[in-house]
Amino acid sequence: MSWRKETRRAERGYHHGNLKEALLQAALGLIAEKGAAGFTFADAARMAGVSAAAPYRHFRDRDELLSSIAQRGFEQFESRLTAAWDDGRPDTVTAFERVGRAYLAFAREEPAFYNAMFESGVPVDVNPALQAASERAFNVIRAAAERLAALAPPGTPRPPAMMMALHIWSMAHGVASLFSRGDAARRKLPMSPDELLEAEVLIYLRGLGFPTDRRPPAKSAEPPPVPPEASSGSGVPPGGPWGKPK
Amino acid sequence: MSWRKETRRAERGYHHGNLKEALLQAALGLIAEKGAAGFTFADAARMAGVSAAAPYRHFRDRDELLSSIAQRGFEQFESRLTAAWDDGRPDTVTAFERVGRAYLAFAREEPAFYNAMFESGVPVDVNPALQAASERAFNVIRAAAERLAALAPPGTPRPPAMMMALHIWSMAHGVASLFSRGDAARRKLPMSPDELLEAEVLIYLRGLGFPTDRRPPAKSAEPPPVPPEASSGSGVPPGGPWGKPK
DNA sequence: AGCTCATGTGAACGACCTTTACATGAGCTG
DNA sequence: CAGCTCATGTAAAGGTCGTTCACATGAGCT
Repeated sequence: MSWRKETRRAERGYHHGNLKEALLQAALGLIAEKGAAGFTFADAARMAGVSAAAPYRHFRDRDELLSSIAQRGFEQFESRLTAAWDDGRPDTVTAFERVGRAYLAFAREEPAFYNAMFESGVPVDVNPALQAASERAFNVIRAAAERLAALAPPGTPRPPAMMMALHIWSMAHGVASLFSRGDAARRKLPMSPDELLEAEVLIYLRGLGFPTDRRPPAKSAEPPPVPPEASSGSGVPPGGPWGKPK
Repeated sequence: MSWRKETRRAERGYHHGNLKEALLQAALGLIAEKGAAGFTFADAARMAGVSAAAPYRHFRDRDELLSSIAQRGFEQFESRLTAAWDDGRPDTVTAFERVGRAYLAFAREEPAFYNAMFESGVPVDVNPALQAASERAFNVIRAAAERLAALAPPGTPRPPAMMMALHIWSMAHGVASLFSRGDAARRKLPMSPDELLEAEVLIYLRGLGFPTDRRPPAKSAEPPPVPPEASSGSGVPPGGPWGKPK
């Protein structure tokens, strides 16, 4: 039966070859299925075809694996938010809303990452690399808020960009975790999570005095400076940000 | 020390006397300490001074205990939100913001309940009693939003109350879970979670056209159904909801 | 006093996390 | 190519948990 050994060897010998990566992938799948709480180290090992002790050669413990996944998640998150922001094209408000949708899309499409990042109880501030990745992701929102704040309509006080970024983040996270994932998604809602968040952000921006009527595609480089009376409601699409005709 | 034994016996003999309640209290403490994920059934039993099998006389399994705690949490939550709302006194906007603060206060002061309710992975829709309790709590926010929507300034479209309620909920939950609890609270912020949420809600309400500061109230032919408070620009310091002078 | 049933106990099972001692073999060195 | 070394795997074992089951206890009723 030595051929058998040879064959197995070709597939995966005594040494796995890429166990670390295999474990991360397995864990990702398991978390997506059963949540970070339900995921077990032993299952990941089984899925990778190794003994239960093998993972300890690559991760100090179960938490470190989770932490690695969270970090990877923040990196992908940053990348997607950056792409959505697209440096503020075609105009700042449009791009800003696209970032919001990208946030929700990530939460929906990458439940395992999102779970590990925000719902697994992994302490972000304990691992410097993780914390840095988390901050880089947040900085995308922050930078976008910065650009938006700079466009504050004349006559109104300029809102602190950091505050705006935190507000947007909390809205997106709130909608994502309450309505857009897992069991929470089963709640009966009058509108989709995307629409809900979009309306929320638009109303918020209007509250800051930004023009939120984007119906005519902007021809100039930036949305036209706010008309003097902008805050009197001239920028409101008919019916408001909600009640969009399907 | 035999009196001690006698006393203990009087307190708890072979039969505990009030094990169910003792387990709930023990679990509450453990969850506050280590989170719902870290809480163990065995620990709760130990803390109540009974064997590991005893809890099964009162709860089908660990999840049912968690679920019970979540339900109790929603009941207390509802009660606190109701008290904060105080039927909209002294005016709708003020009361509405008080509800927001009560939300955060609950998340901060009752981390165990909040954890069980929103972060433990307990499926709300599986248990009818739990779902009902959850809905009653949400209905407080919803009712408040209803009243607020009725005050929509004349001339602007009236926002759907349900949507407003969902928006407010998502803001409160987002701020609470990102900045106000556990490790998340360690993030460095330019302002406290309470201030952050208050500003967020105020900006949002302004986006809906509610008078939250210096903006002159638009007069119209149709007087609001609910008396004078609509046009009283109370609550917000000049310069916007942020930039509060300490 | 005796019965009954809710409530608690102890033992046992399987799953998991983690550590420890040992096995294997990939890659370097001579 | 032989031999060494060390990263990477395994098996076994200890501890904790969740859960079940047969059995013990005693509170309350008749």
